[in-house]
This record gives sequence, structure tokens and C-alpha cells, in this order.
Amino acid sequence: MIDYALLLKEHQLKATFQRMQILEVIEKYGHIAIEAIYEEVSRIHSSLSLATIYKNIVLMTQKGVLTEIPIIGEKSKYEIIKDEHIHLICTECGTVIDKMLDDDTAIDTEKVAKTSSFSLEHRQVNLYGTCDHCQS
Amino acid sequence: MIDYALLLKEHQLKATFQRMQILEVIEKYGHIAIEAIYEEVSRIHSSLSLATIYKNIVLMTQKGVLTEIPIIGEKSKYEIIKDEHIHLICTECGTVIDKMLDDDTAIDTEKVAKTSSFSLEHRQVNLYGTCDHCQS
DNA sequence: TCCTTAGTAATAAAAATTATCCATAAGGAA
DNA sequence: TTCCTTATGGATAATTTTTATTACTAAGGA
Ligand SMILES: [Mn+2]
Ligand SMILES: [Mn+2]
Ligand SMILES: [Zn+2]
Ligand SMILES: [Zn+2]
Repeated sequence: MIDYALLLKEHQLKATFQRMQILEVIEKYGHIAIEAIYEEVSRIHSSLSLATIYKNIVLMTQKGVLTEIPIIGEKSKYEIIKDEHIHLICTECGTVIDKMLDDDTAIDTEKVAKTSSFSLEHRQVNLYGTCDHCQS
Repeated sequence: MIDYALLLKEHQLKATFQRMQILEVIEKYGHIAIEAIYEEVSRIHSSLSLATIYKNIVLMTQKGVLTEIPIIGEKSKYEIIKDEHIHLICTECGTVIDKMLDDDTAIDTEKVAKTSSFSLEHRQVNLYGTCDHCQS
């Protein structure tokens, strides 16, 4: 259970009813596209303006509350920022699975960046394939 | 110098004048967004319909001639498919730099997928940061 | 060279995103 | 708690991006 009001305030954003509704839906689905947020908010909660959702997704992404997950062949999904992890994206059902990296499965991107004089700020690793469920 | 006509035929696509113009521009820039392809084609070559560019980008991507590179905060870029590599994306100037992976900098994503019962098909690694040039 | 069929241009339509502007609510001050 | 200031939301228009339609045209095989 995330304290949405606190999360927003920590990022210098007012804790409005609408923002908390949006965050609640994103948290519920983990990774979700804008149109889907709109549908879910409209269905479950009161009806927010689509423009409000757009404005807040953009704003919360800028302020570091959310992060965009651009995906090949579909619209970007968004999630609440958390510890670094990579994504397993099922090309059958669209599910996005979080995968934390441990020492065993670390990705040595630091070295890659270093050998290219590239100042690394953010890593984005998407693995596309078929999820456990869709294989059977 | 890529033989565009051959490349297209290898993927069961007719080698039209327009497709070769598009491929030539993509090859020239390496990684490029649709609108930019349109501008460049219109400027340098004859003027192709924007709809033609869209249709062909989609088609050539489906047929495996091109690959989409979705990027946080901007529109997807496209490139001609080549050996697997990752991307260093400069958040200052937008440049996309190819980085081949050698044994030293390999990314052990196989293991990640395996421990998740995930059937891996395609990897997409984007490293965001500041390029050599923009640091000075 | 001729034919068949897929591809293109032009344009309309649809979908996605952003801007505008007035009403409203959040949150700090008193 | 009430009041004030200002950021935010709703409604909607405008813009941008992407897709569909259709008549004409060119690619490539016979
Ligand atoms: Mn995630
Ligand atoms: Mn590349
Ligand atoms: Zn699946
Ligand atoms: Zn740069």
C-alpha cells in the first residue's frame, strides 16, 4: 500500500483527488497505458477528464513519480518508479513482468558506457518473448 | 552500400522507387523517426506521400527489414536490421549510438529469461545519458 | 511488350495528444 | 476554522499523428 499523498508531496506535487485515483490504478495494474488508465478510472472511480490524465501523466513523469516504458509495436505504458529492474514483455498477451537483477544476472552496462565515453543516467532493458502462461 | 533492391526482395517485397528512397534515408541517418524521414525525402529526393512512408515503415518492420526503437520521451526511431547491438541514447542531442556487444560486455539476459520461464525472442537495451560530444 | 496485381498519391477520416480558459479545490496563512 | 492565493481540473477546441479509402500507376513476371 503506497501512501500516494506522501509520494506526491515528496515530489512537490499537490495531492489532488484525481492524481491519487490515477496512481491507484497504475499501482493496481503495475504497468498500464494512458487509454487504459482512463477506462479503468472511468469504470471504477468517478469520471476524470482524459486531458487531466494526460496532463498528470506527463507531469508526474517529469517530477520523477512515474516512468515511461516505451514498447515496440504498442503505446507506452507507465509505472510508479521503484528500484531498478528490467521488463519481460509478452508479445502474446502484452503482460509486462518486472524482473529485479541480482548479482547473478547483473547487466554490465556500466562497462559498455565507459568504453564509449558515455555518461550513463538511465538503463532500459526490455526482453520480448512469450510468458509462462502463454506458452501453454 | 546496401543493395536495397536485394534487401527488399529477400523479404518478399517489391523494390519500388519509394521504398528504396526511404531505405536510403534511414541508412544515411542510422536511426531516424518517421517525420524526419519525410522531411529528408522531400528535401533531397522527390516528394513522397507521408502515407506512403507510414505504410512502408509498418510493412518493412513487419517483414523484418526494419526494426523499431522506442525511446523514452520521444517518437520511435527506425533502423535497418543488423547484428544485435544495444543503443546509447543521448538525452541532450537525441543521437542514437550503436554499441555491439563483445564477450567482455555481454548481457546475460538468457539467464534472466530462463529463471522466469520466459521464452526470449528479442532484446532491447537502451542506455540513456549524455554522449561524448554533449559532455564538452 | 503486355498483363496482372500490388503500390502510390491524394485526401479524408480517425485516433492521439496538447492547448485554452473558466470554475474549483488544495494547502498555507491568519 | 476560515480565508486567500494559486495551482489544478473539466470541457472542449485545436493540433498532431496515424490509418483508411480510392482511383491511378508502376513493378515484375509471362
Ligand atoms: Mn516495471
Ligand atoms: Mn542501432
Ligand atoms: Zn503472455
Ligand atoms: Zn549528445
